[in-house]
Amino acid sequence: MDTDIREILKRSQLSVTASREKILHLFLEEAGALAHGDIEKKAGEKFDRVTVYRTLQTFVEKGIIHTIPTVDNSIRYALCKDNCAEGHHHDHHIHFVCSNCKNTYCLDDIVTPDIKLPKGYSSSHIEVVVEGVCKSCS
Amino acid sequence: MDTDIREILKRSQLSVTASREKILHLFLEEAGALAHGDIEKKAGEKFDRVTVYRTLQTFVEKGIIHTIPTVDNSIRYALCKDNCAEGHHHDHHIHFVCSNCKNTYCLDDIVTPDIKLPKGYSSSHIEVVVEGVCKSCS
DNA sequence: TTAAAAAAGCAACATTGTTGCAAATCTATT
DNA sequence: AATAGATTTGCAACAATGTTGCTTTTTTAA
Repeated sequence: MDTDIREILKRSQLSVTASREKILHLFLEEAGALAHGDIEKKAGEKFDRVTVYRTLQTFVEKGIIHTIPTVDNSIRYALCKDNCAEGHHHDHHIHFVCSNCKNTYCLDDIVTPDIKLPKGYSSSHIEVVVEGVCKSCS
Repeated sequence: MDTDIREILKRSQLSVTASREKILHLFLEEAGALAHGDIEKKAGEKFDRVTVYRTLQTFVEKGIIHTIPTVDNSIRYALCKDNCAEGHHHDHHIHFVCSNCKNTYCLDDIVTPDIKLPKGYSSSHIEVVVEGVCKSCS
């Protein structure tokens, strides 16, 4: 696992540092998505808030994680499974928010549907967030 | 228009106050969605920040407006067109974010598609946000 | 018009996110 | 393995955003 983490970082041309290893580790062992706050809590008192912000930003830029839209005011992040290129996230899967356990999951096998837009509109990206009860809670 | 506004408020069992009239007016004359910040700016210096927060919260509870999921960290609100009951938003339309003008629109005529979920998952609500170029910008 | 209820405004605070800069760490090279 | 240069971290200070309790003002219903 530690080797994996270093591999991922190096592949993204990032230097291997304690905070990056720790945060990436959190994503790898976590099934669902993580918000900034979750990461601060799970990482303990080890890292500065600023470092967490900057690390997440870097990971998004490098295509290691992607953001998930939410209705509340919290950006959530999850691992990119299908090799997103630097700056070009092309995740076409949908996201699932469990109304019971409040976790957010990437349903990697479910592809976003095509949407017919009115005349004059063109689409470059589609986000689908489904709310309901997840596998573990049902 | 002013009569409309009072009507909407009364129908929702809300007392008619200056701030509620003003904020509702902003939504009625605005084609797209509004974030909290937009409302503060458009309302001028007239109202306290706290009043704006509380008014938006009340409007959501009463089904006058609904929230729109975003990838950045800003809750956006738009008018509910189809009579949402108190506490029960049943808007099934999709949302469109223009990558050029940055406006968010409700595409009221486009219904959210059905999504086939994996075994064990059940869905209660689906949110679709399409990013692209809007009518006015294309 | 007036009494009761509701909302607004104020102040103080909590949380979240940002920026500049010095100290520490990492990488590549010798 | 040691070192120089580049990168990252942590700190401090700040800015923006959101929340709560309480008093004053406004609204509603009688």
